[in-house]
Amino acid sequence: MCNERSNQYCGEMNDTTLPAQADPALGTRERLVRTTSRLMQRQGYEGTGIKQISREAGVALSSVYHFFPSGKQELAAEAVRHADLEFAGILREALTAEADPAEAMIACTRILATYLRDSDWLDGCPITATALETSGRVPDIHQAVVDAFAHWRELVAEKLRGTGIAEDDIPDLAHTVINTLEGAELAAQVSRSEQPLEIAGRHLARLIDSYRG
Amino acid sequence: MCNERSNQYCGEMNDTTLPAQADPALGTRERLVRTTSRLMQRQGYEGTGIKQISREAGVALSSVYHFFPSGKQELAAEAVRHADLEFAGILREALTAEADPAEAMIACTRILATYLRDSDWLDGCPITATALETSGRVPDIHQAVVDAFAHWRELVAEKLRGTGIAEDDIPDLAHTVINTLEGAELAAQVSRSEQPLEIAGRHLARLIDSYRG
DNA sequence: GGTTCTCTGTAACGAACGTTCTAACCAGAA
DNA sequence: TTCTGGTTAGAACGTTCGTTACAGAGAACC
Repeated sequence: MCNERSNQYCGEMNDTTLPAQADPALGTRERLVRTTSRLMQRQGYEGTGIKQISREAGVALSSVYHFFPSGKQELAAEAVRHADLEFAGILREALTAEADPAEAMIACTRILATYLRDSDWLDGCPITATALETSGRVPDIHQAVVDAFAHWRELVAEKLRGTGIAEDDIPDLAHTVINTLEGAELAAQVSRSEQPLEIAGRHLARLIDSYRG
Repeated sequence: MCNERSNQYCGEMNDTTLPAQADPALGTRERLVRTTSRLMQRQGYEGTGIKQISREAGVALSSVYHFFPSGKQELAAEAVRHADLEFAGILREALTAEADPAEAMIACTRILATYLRDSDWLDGCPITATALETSGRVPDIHQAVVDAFAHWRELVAEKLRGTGIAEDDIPDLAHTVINTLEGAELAAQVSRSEQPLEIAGRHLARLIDSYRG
């Protein structure tokens, strides 16, 4: 594979330096989950190998199958659940930064843009790539993805409650907020620019304001 | 790989029946590109193998390297360009279905929802999975993805011109329209429901109307 | 000291990966 | 007919894939 024809590909594809190198103070199992989550964020499910995970986590290959007896799918599903919680933390922090819900949208897009830029436009949504590759084909992972999206929508819905928006409009707005953030983050990653996220923040703020009584 | 532990995975992962089986009337090269595009739409770049492509296209493996001497990356980049044009056709058709730009948004989401449902929620945006896996790592494919997104945004921008929206607002609106469609399609695919797209249509229509003078 | 249980180091399995090579095939032109 | 150019069939290359097996390290408990 790594011959003269595909050298640039191999050279760039696997020599990724993880932003947070696996912390040896963490438990072995936890280190595996975090490393898997970070690798799948960048390379997707099919692009991330078990051996690469064990290598970068500093964990023996046999240990992977000790902690996750049914193999890659089980580890990947756990990694998606970890990413769910981690991203929820970022989202919650951004949403509470501003009291006004419309202002909070702009804070969200700013935080996501900062994470993206700081990772040289590599760390977008941690589960999108995995979600697409496994959608409808690997039930355990698919379910973890469904749960994560529902979780994030609920965080947005909570923020919108009690701000003058009719209760009936809130679930739909939460849907569009998460989906637009998702799409804008993808566009920002591909275009290596904060612009799509900045635009999305402004438009989401305007949309939310238009629903306030 | 296909042992008792991962049987469900293998069973569902590669026995996909393509919606449009490779048309033998097409040229060999064209058949390769279309098959690659369809497979990468569902399985992503890393999840799609050259041998699977040649098998499903009914083309000799050696022919792949005859038509695409630099291998998988070249074929994948061409497949992204093909998907660009194909999706642009769908988008153009949807946008011209309604004269009013806000109504056209709803027509767009309806058409995308129909395509999704008819493929049992497997055929979402044809390039998103590939875009994420290769973003910033495989320059040729990355460029094709950037071009495709720009192309689709321009189609939306054209639709918005001359409808009472200030020229300065149009590029930003086109960004958010494409990005929201992208995110909503992902959500619809994962949740196996038209609801996210239906909601996105309504909210995009409202957003656009709010910009009309 | 022994016993038990958890975890790891090492090696190997068959299969699939992307790629390369060469001998043939088969049209149309000479 | 022979030649030629584009296309293919088939086998093989070395590497990586996910997974399995097993012996041994290491601490904890009796």
